[in-house]
Amino acid sequence: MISQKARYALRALLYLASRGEDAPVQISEIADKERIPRKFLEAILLELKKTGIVRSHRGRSGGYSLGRPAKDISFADVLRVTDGPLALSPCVSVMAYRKCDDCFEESVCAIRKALLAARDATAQILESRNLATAAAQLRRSGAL
Amino acid sequence: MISQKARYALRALLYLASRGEDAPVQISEIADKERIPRKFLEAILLELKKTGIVRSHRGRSGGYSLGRPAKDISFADVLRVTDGPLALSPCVSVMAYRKCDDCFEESVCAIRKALLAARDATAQILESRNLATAAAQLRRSGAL
DNA sequence: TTAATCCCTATTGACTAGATAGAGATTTAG
DNA sequence: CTAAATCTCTATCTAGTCAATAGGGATTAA
Repeated sequence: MISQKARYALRALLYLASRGEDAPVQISEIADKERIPRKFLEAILLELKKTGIVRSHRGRSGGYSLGRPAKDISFADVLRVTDGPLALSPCVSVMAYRKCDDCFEESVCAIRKALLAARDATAQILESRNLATAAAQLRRSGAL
Repeated sequence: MISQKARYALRALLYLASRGEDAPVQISEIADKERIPRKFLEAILLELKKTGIVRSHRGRSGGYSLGRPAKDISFADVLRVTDGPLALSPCVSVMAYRKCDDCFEESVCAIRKALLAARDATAQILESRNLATAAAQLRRSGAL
């Protein structure tokens, strides 16, 4: 299951993506419209900023905007920031590989083989879905 | 990431599957060979028993054996017991559907559409891998 | 220079993961 | 019959994480 943080992050980013390329948007506006606790959202956006997914503009009339084109921000990108690796086991993570603590012999592990296949399948999907495709779906559904 | 409990469960079940169909195996033997904390394993096997994945035999010379043929116990079956639904969101879980707490309108949710595709991909993999295929891999690798 | 914004650190409460302890119930070997 | 070996159950503990909140400090536009 993804965390609440991930949900909020995705909703906030979709809000930014749907609102077009104009001026930066304030935290409070996003929080209001998407019903996200303001202070929590602050922390989330800060993290997203560190990885370049959003950009911030400080001072009066500041706010947040996407750090790169919506089509270049995938669901996988976002989930990796909020929830860590997509993989079901450290030993099959591509972005954050680590040997399992109690692993006998990785090359022979039957559990690993299955989890590796699962990771590839999930990553394939989540890397192909991005903010642009998602925003387009919303527009098509008349949810905007 | 899967839990430690899931890891232990899979290892214990693979041990049972690899050991063939003979007499029940004692918790202590599994714990020793697989280096799993004995008491923890006890609790895990108890849960697996409630769902029919293993069967227990009480009393002296008792122990545990698989509850059905190894080929009918998938990785998905096991993970659902130890870690809950495979889905990344309750609203895309097939076995344990639940509306998201703060969902505006499910039919229009762009996040849901992506998570649904991810779930289907993961489930497809994890339901096709079972204890028999995994044990066969082990044998082939000479890990037995 | 003031007011609106983002930035940072700390803290809280609830919950869960992982592990352990100790006694109870059941069955079989002798 | 009885003793020993097993599974069964309930309770507990510690450390860590999740979600949220608080209260200022730094920055910049009007």
